Amino acid sequence: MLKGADDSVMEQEDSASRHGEMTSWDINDIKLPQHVSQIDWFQEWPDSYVKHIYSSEDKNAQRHHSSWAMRNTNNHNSRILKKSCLGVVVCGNNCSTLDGRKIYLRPAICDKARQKQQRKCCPNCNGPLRLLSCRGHGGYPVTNFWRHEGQFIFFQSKGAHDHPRPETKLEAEARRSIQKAKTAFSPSSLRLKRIQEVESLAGAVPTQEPLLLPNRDAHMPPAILRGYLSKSSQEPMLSSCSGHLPYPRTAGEDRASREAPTWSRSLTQHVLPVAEGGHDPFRSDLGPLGDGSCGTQSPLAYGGGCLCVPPQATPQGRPCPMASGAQPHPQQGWGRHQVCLKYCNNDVFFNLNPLR
DNA sequence: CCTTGCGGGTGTC
DNA sequence: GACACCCGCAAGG
Repeated sequence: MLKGADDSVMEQEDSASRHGEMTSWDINDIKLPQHVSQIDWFQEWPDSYVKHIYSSEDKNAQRHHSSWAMRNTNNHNSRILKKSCLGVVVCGNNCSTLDGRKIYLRPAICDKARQKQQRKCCPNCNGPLRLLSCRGHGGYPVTNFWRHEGQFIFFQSKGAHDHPRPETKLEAEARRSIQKAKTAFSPSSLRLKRIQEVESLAGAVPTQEPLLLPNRDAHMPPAILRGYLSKSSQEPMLSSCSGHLPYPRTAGEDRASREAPTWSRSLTQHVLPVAEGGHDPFRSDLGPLGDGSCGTQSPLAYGGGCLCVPPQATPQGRPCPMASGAQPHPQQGWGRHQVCLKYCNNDVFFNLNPLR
């Protein structure tokens, strides 16, 4: 199936590869190369028909990470893990942010969570969300295969993503967390709590009215985000930052990055000015809260607008403090990589924190 | 609550 | 048989 397409892309791959072992194998081969002269640095956005050999020490490879939203697919082969792409969640209104960026949310991996996600509204315009399915592999989703063999982890991708990049896991998680924190500690909810307390004392039944209060003076208690910051910054994450690092062996691999603006740059450019302009970064421009499920999105609107909009990255995006000078090596790169990610994460959340 | 991995099962080609 | 996909379960964060 799709052998023709495979073959044509394989030619590109061959020309791009500097090492024979990179393309002389297939993930389904009974025996995979045992002598690998050079292993690859982890690829966060693998695209097209590429193969990589990672070190079995590579934490990202161990976890079968990808910044594409990949879900597990049962191929009834316990030796080869197969994953298929879920595409990207876009705004049904095709809205753009003020600076012209589109909404590209990360589809939830879990089916139920994804259905729930699609019932929510665009964080930018409150319009309906739409799942843009991946059909980059002969009309089917792009598939990724992982196979652990000795000291190596073999990776093979089949198909070229025919959709924009979703936000990364880090971005999606940050957005969710900020939304939760915002929802829990917005003046509206605090006010609701107070009103409920007062009314319960008075024997009255609380109404939904507090939910309709404008969110203009929304204010994030420092502890909330700082707590999240400290927690997040301690985790080695698969941040978009990692995609900016200079990998030793990534020739011709990152097709999608060509069309991609730098999200990290846009994070600083879009979040910082807002935060520093004396406005509340979490202020909702979308009107009052409380209009059902969409209303609960409103606290997210600002963070979502900032976080979800610039998911695409160029390898030359704003470098991490470590990335500009560091040349991570596959065998020892994770540690240094992790340090960089810590900086990046701090950077990301630092910029998100209105009260720093 | 969500992600991730596993595996049984079904339908199509 | 290969492949895509549905479902539920379990572990873990």
